[in-house]
Amino acid sequence: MGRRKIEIEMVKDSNSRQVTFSKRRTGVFKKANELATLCAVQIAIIVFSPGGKPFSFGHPNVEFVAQRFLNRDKKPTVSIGSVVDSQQEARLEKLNGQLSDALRKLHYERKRGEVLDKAMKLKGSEPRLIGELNLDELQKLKGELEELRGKLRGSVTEMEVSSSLLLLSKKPVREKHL
Amino acid sequence: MGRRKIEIEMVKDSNSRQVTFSKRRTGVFKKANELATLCAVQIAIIVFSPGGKPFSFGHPNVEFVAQRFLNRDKKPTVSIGSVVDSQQEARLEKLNGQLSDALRKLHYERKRGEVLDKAMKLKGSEPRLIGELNLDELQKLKGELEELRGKLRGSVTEMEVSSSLLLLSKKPVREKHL
DNA sequence: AACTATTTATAAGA
DNA sequence: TTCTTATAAATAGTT
Repeated sequence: MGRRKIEIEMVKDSNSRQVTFSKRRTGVFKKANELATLCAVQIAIIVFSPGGKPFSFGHPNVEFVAQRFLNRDKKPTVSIGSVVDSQQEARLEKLNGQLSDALRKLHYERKRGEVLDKAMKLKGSEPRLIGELNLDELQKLKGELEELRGKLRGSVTEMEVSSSLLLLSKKPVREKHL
Repeated sequence: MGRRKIEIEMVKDSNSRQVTFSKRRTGVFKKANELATLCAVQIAIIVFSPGGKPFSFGHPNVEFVAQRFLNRDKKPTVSIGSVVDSQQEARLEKLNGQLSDALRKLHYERKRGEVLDKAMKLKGSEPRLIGELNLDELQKLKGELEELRGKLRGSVTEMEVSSSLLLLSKKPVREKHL
């Protein structure tokens, strides 16, 4: 795609090959990012340069996607191996679980930091006009949030609460003009 | 690249999103194949469709590249066990490293969150429950929810949004007095 | 799945 | 490496 059409075969000159690699790696990562954004999907790319240096792109991150992929069809292990084998297998699974959990929490904390940052910045600025919202809607919203807060105090898991909140965010706010 | 320019944000209609995913997944994989061929490099791509189905491309194959990447900085393992043992051992070490890394970052982010929390409290009044909010405060809360709803339509993943919402539900709301 | 009007990626060149 | 630009390739909307 450029001044001339080229054959898709190894670029012989090593300098040109490195240049081509840099340009096209950028292109592939950009396309991957667009795919992840447009379709709200998880994607991971790992590529080694001609010099052997690793480059990667991941949404939300390479490790998370790779774990999901590598563990996708893990069956209950019926082991014919040694005791050590199955012990290691168990440790592996446990670690995988811990890692996923830690990554999830890390994501949560980072987002939390972002929101706090934003809230901090808003402090000094002038009050925004946030849009027309009448009293009925406000009270309804308030009720929904209180309900969710109640669930938070109960035994509902974080995941369940998150799902509820996600649902709430998608629910259209009823418009009632004054 | 088509009849019209589009914004890179989540395609709202789920059918269109699936179509876009299929087209662009093909495109990304094709680009990856060209990169691997032109530059004689190893590359792996893992992507989950909107429906959660895994797709992958790898040169020479996904597992090989993933292993190379995940083990890229592992130490030589002195093993007295079988080949399987040492492979598992290697993964175990790698996972341990990743877990430590994730936990370290997690602690950092949590500390950061604490600091921001304190800064927030110094600036305003005491945190209150949502049930105690006044009209202005509710309006602000609505704005935040709508902002999050906007992100949902954008590139933020479901997990990120859920996290944000969970946080928001817990976050004390403060308002500038009019 | 195919068709194209457009947009985007990129091969050469600077 | 970064930028420019002519051209090839990808793709959004449509059929």
